[in-house]
Amino acid sequence: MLSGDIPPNQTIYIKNLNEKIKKEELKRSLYCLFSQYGRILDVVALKTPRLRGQAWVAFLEVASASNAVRQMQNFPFYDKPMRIQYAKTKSDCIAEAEGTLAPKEKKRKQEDKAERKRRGDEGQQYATENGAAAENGGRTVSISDVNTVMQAPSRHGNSNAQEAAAPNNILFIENLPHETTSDMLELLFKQFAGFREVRMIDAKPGIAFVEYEDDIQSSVAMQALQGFKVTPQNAIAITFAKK
DNA sequence: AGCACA
Repeated sequence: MLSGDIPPNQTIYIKNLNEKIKKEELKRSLYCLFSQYGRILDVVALKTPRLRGQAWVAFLEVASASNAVRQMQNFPFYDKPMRIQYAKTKSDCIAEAEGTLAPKEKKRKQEDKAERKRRGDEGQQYATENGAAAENGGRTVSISDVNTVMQAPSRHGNSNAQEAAAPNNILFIENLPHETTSDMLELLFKQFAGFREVRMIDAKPGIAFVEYEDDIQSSVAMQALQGFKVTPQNAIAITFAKK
């Protein structure tokens, strides 16, 4: 299979990421960009020598990951085409949710192994950690910082739907009250970086197009305003405009 | 190129 013979996984592994991007920004952008495919449980990115330029995005559902692998393959992200595969192993956040998270002893070994591979050898320096205090109870609840920093608004439904529009710098807005004006929408959407303009069509009330400078910025706005209630009965739905 | 959970 194209994904490199790795079986489907709720988590996708992304490489060839731009290493100049700061970790927090990277995670935030990945979250925004990928949340169109479904509920995201966690985004992991490390800047260690061995792991920079890579990230993991854990979805609630495998179907979301599958869509993401296909649709976002080679997507130019910070000027570099993303290379996406299924992750080789289950994310901790998922194992934990299933109640199957392995005790951490094993992980320490893996770390050691990686550590030794990187520089010559040794293994002594962990003596104290292995021995004592480090083993208490279990892991801390690992809802990562992305989830606390960014509250995903309740999704607009189709996490297991087949169709998922390709990213676009233009957003398609639906379910607007008919009396909405472009000035009103501008107020709402221009608070996000990269905003260019709102376009509405007289003959088609209830919808609008909002353009940003690039796909990433439009994704950020989409994520932030998804389901936003313009009125109590008008929660807007945002998708990428068709090309 | 590189598959972790700081």
